Amino acid sequence: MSVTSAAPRTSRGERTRAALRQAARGVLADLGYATARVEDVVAAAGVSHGTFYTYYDNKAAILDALIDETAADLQAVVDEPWEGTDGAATIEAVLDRFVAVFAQHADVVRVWLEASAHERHFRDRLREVRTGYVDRVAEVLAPVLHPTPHDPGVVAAALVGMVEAYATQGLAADGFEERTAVVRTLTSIWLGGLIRLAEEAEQPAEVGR
Amino acid sequence: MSVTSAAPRTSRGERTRAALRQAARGVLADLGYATARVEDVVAAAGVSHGTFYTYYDNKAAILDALIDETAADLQAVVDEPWEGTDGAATIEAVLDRFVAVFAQHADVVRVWLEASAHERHFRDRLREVRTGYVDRVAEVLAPVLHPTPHDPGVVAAALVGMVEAYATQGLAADGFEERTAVVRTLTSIWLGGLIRLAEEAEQPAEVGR
Amino acid sequence: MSVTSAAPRTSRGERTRAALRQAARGVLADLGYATARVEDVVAAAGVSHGTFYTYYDNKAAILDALIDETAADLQAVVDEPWEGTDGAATIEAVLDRFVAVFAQHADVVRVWLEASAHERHFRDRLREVRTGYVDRVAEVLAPVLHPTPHDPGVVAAALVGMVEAYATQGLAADGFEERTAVVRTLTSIWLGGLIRLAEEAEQPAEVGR
Amino acid sequence: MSVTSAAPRTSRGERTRAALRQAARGVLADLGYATARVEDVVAAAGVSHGTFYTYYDNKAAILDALIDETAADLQAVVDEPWEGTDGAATIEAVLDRFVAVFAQHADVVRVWLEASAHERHFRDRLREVRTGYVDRVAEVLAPVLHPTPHDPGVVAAALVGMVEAYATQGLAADGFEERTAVVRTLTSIWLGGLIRLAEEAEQPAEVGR
DNA sequence: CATGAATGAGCTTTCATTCAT
DNA sequence: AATGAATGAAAGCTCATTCAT
Repeated sequence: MSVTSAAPRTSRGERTRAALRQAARGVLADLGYATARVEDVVAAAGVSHGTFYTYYDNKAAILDALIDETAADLQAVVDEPWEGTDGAATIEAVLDRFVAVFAQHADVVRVWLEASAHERHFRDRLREVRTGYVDRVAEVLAPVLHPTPHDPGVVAAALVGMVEAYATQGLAADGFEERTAVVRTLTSIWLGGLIRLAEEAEQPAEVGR
Repeated sequence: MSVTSAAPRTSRGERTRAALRQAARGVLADLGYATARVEDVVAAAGVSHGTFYTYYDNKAAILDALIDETAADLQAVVDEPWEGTDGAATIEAVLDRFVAVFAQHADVVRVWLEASAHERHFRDRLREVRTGYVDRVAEVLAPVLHPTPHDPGVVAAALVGMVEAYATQGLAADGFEERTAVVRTLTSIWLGGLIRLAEEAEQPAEVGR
Repeated sequence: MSVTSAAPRTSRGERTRAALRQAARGVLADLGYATARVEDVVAAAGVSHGTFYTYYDNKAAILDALIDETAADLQAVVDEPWEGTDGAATIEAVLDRFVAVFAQHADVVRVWLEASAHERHFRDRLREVRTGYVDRVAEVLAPVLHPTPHDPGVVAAALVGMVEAYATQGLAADGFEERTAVVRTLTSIWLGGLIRLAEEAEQPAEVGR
Repeated sequence: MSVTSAAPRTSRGERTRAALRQAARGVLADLGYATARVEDVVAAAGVSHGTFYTYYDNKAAILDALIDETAADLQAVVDEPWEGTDGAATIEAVLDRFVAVFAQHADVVRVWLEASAHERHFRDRLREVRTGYVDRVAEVLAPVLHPTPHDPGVVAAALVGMVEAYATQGLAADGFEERTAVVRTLTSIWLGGLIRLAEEAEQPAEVGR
């Protein structure tokens, strides 16, 4: 009906749309969702104000597009099979990917978190995506925790929250070396925490079996 | 720290000021910092629009006032001596207080987090306050981690991040029973994680073997 | 909920609101509904732009307010009893009032007509109000036309349309003398037309008996 | 009169131009002149946005083109000789053609009326065309009204206004049967009105006695 | 000729803040 | 102290029109 926000039909259009998305990513991360103006985005993309509305209905729509990419990548991490030679290696591998993806999209996630504070739509998407991977983690951990009084959902939320907090606070944004060290530390906490939780039943369990 | 206008001279003024702060707390939590209007706050407080500016210079000032209370309470938790019969009991006691305070102020913290995304002032205060208690935790943990390759700052940030994530996502908002169970679980993760980290002094190079 | 468009609480507010309505009347008549900007209205009223929205939600709302007054006056004309010494005098009296009211509100009616071309709301109100007085006229004329094949609704619409066309085209806007002459002519056409219509049944009827 | 771009050279061009005009007619009638967008017109015509400007300089130009056709048809009706066996038959014949043409172009007339409220150009054309046929009617009626105090211009405007109002309000849009009945009624009113007006030469001062 | 992307002026609306009463 | 009217700076969004392909 409206002429706005149609999919581009030419490669030139596709290029412009991508430039807007790219620009939005930087601008939103820098200024925050509430502060960033469409004007800032188009200035960064080097297009006119009107052009923005050729591709996106409004500021929310372009954040939504960024979230689409992010959510897909995050979910992919936990959906892949949790494989490894043993429990520790498995967890380390998953955490490594998880932290890597989070670090890669940390800018979008921070904006998303902010936007979720004042737009129901983003709050809903956040809950949905978060539930997606927390539930998956809880599912994996459930056997380990089975005989204990600890709720797998609580454990998963706590452990994932630790990773999220770490990643979104920008601590994992630097080079590979540092991230590897951080992931080692996080892995040890996960493992140590899980082992202790498992021991709190009469029959101690082992992780990853 | 706060940027309020002149302090009220009369008890009637003090009542109005408190009503505004109380109303702001609810309104900001409901609508978010960016979305909430001064109009919404004064409507909730039952005073006229102009009266707001008798007590607070602007919208930021009233959030600042709420943050003052919150920051003081949070810092107090970690500043108190970490006492307990043993390590586990100590940690459980501190975590219990920490989660309790966070749960109590979770609404303000969420708004604060949002505001920090677009106002430098709130970002600075957040970093400052967060650094305050993370550093204190790192200081406490340092002896335990001394011979290991794990950075106390990283460990403290991760463990505190887990608690924050838990508290700010509203999971600790319900009754006492549930909070106690959650705190038990968090305590076990902290302890288990710390013990494992400490053990890695002997064989630091390889994780999970 | 919104702070906008509340009823004024002070006499100063009432004065401002009235000034806006007055200004809108002139500006809309001069520039047309589509062309007139809120900016034009506030400039004419001598208030700031924002003040407009204190009293009216938007351009449509202020036209609606003008229409309220107009519609009430128009309906009142036909609702009053059709009294007179005979049919001709009755019709002349009603037409005189009708033309007078139309002339008085012709500016609003013209804008209303225009707005009805692109906003459903105004189209609906127009139909509703027009139906109101056309039906009333048809009701009065029905006995006269009873034995004839002429539909009272058609006759009423035609006769009223003649008056409307006359009034809205600004021909009746000038002094009393001229309006009286025009009303005489219109009355004669109504009477002559009605008499002829009535004669077209086998049994001629008389108007106003 | 029309402000079109260069005339199309090819039959394909002529087809596109006609498609645009056809589409504009429907779209303008549906949405109104102010609301309809060029985008809506090209979508309805099945051509690209840019193509519009190959054929018409702007939105006003295409309405102008539609008005050209309409104005010519309307003027033709009254310019043809008013022939008939007697007065009644003559008037009925002319009215029949007039109502028919009006009904045929009612959509364009309504848009024209709207546009005339905010664009001087259309207001001027409307006055010009309306004057054209009202004057012609006044000229025909003048001999009949000669000895009376009634102004032929007023009478012509009133009678024509009745027809216009009837036609533009969409009442004559339906089938032939109904239009014939309406024309009969209108003719009777014209005749009866005119006869009464003519009779008033003898006793001009008092109406309706 | 046709296409559709790009432009940017222009208008609406919101709301934090000020100020007269 | 309290009120609520008034202000005006932003921003969002639209769409007629231009232009490169």
